[in-house]
Amino acid sequence: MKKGLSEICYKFFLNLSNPTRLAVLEQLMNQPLSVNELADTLGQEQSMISHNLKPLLECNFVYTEKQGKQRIYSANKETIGALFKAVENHAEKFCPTGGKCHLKDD
Amino acid sequence: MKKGLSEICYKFFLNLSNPTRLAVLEQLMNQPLSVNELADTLGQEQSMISHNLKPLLECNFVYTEKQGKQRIYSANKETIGALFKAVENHAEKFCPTGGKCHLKDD
DNA sequence: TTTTCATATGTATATTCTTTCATATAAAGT
DNA sequence: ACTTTATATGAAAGAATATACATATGAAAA
Repeated sequence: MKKGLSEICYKFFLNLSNPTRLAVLEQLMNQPLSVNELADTLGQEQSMISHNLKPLLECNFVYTEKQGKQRIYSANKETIGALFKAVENHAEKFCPTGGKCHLKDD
Repeated sequence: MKKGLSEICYKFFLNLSNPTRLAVLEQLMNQPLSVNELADTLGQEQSMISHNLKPLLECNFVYTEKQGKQRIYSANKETIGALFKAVENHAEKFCPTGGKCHLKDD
């Protein structure tokens, strides 16, 4: 890890620090989905999904592939899997609230 | 990974999505430091360091220990190490710009 | 070539974060 | 008790983000 990391790649984490994008990634870890499938599954507007897919794509957290009119998105399982595993491990061992990161329960 | 992750723990990543906090974590991965030592090393105001240490502490990304008047902070190496490793790996394999995450070079 | 379906983009607003400056607390020494 | 040093907290201004709605692009079918 060179010293520039903090300045250069904080956007890596910024990209992940959004409930919509995390929800998209969670879904795509299960299976590839089109934009509208994601929108339906998550109960969000299509434009919102598209807006949020863009940064994920730019950082190569997801891949996309044309299929007729549709665009099928899939997750970069290596990176996202490692990150989710790190979160899980941290939640288990270090989150006093059992993984809820001091947010109010709901 | 339960399905609630995206809603509940996006703050995990939010916490990391800031250059100051990442710089603090980088320093603390090398050795424990006091608030003023961090401020000096990073060339930032003490109050800014304190403000940014707070969320890191709340998520147990760092630990603290009183030592006289000082407060010595150290990193949760298990979690932060795993995350930095994931970033490094991603940068090497998936960042077209060689780890610069499509930010302008400088 | 028109229509339809799927996705992307533009823009404005509301919200959230970051930072700075000022001040408060807290601990140790005098 | 008072002073000094170390750290934390409060508040306000500015910057960055998220979201919603409208619209544009693009691809296939009719």
